[in-house]
Amino acid sequence: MSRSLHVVLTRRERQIMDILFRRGRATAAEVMAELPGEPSYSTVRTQLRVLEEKGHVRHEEDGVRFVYAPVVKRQAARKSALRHLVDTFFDGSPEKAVAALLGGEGARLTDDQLQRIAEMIDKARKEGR
Amino acid sequence: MSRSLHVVLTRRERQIMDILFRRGRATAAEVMAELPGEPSYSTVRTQLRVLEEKGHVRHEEDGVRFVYAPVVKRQAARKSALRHLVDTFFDGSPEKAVAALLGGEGARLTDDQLQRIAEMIDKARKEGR
DNA sequence: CCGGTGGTGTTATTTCTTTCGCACGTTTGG
DNA sequence: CCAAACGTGCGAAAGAAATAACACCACCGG
Repeated sequence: MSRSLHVVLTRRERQIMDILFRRGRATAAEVMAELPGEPSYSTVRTQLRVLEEKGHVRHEEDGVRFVYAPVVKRQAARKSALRHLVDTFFDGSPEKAVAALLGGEGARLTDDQLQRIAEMIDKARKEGR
Repeated sequence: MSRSLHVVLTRRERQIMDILFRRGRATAAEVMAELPGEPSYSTVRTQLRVLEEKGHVRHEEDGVRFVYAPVVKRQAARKSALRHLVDTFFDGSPEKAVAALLGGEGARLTDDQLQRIAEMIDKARKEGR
């Protein structure tokens, strides 16, 4: 069954990582702007420092200021997240997850998008044999 | 854009909620068995009590013992989770999420499953017009 | 040159989690 | 009927997380 090696973060840490994954990279000020509860700048910087100590985040210096980014590649993180979500809510079945997405859980799909997805499936089926 | 009304839980709380969503319902002992770090029975019961106070969990009495279950329906929770995941990792595009699932992120799909998904898409496309 | 602005580094404090011990009630087997 | 086993109720100690204050440095603009 291999329960995932999912890294466990605190609430705030998860919120911050989500912001960084969504944006790719961000300054402390940008992160602060997206966090609920209007934390102080100081607070946010401390969190980022802790995340950096823990190895989840690194920073580059862009001129004088710091720009933070996740250490793990987005794709790796999302793969893990997807896996976890499928396990938790879809009985481990990606098929059910796809069904939910098609069914409008998460957002409506346009006709074009459906078209492209259909093509992806054709391709996957051909490769599969 | 409506940033999701996502409930923010602590680490342990999230772990427990995931177990409950995965299983539907569980006793304290069952939850305990699935938690990492071998917490004591007492500990787990306290967490469940706190989760209940916060309104995330309810319990029924099955004979003498308590059986816990999430208050929110699985479907509602998963919709929210899916949405959040799509926003964070797929630029808000369900199509990209589907692509990742088809591409094997999360688990391989069998030919049968692909077949059924193709049918779902046909159906969705017909309904869409 | 000098003070203000905008940034970082450090550290302290408060608050919330997380953990568990122990008392108490109830069922069950002998 | 008694005691062991099993479960809940309560409370409290130890630890982590979240928050913010303050010191300090570098770069403007006048």
